[in-house]
Amino acid sequence: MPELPEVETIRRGLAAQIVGWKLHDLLIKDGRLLGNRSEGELKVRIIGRAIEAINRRAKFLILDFGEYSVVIHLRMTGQLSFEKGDHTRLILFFQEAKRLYLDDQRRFATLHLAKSNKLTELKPLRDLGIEPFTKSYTLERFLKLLNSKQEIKRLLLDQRKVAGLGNIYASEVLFVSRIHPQRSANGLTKAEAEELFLTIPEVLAKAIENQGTTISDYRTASGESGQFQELLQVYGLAGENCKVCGSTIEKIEQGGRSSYLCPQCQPI
DNA sequence: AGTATAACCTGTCTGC
DNA sequence: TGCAGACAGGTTATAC
Repeated sequence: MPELPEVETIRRGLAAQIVGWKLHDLLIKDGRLLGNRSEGELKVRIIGRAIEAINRRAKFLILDFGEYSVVIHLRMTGQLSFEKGDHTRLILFFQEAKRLYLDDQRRFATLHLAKSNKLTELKPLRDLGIEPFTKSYTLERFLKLLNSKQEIKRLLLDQRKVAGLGNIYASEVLFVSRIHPQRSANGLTKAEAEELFLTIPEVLAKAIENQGTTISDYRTASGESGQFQELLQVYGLAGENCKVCGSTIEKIEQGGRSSYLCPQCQPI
């Protein structure tokens, strides 16, 4: 479900309230959530500690409890919210009866525990690629990542290259950059590659401004829908007219996943 | 090493 | 109404 803009929106919504809250207890309702440590160790490490910060790396949320941090990936249908949902997998009980719920219909979400000063060694985080909006995101590094004959859309979904894009924003970014999703990454011109480099953070920033894209499940920490779905230009719009040129938007399949494009604006 | 497929789950929607 | 099949915002183990 959530891509970088949705996770960032959830992060901001949580951080505005939860920093400083002391954890009194936690309840794991679905053990499959735990990726690397037992419920017992998790409790020992974070109960009694206060949240010092909420951070994000790619699509991962990082709850900083001081010496230890909890790293959560919401995958397709995970929700982290002050409102209880219908598929609760974890409840964090804070001071003054405050609660944070992790709900996840499809049960793909994961939770890892790591020492805060060794987060970059944690397996899910170790191999992530460059992070948009940080100083690691440079044109020089981006151009190196494109040195592959792989289709550009599939490359953009590879979290080891650029971290944070998912199926919605990969299609949107390629539309804005006027690049066909089936083009080879190493076949892009220098100008196209630079355009793509600039467009990625532009589209993501605009989505964050609009609190992300709600297709069905995604909600902010306070339970609200995003608004960027109203600004999508191609994703989910097969058969509709391109807002730029009027051509009919197409849906194709790449690696078992849907891609959307305007054949006129994004010639092969 | 890069790349394709299956797998992990549950729910919703579509067409017969 | 019922039911089979397709599809869904993500990643990863496994097989080439």
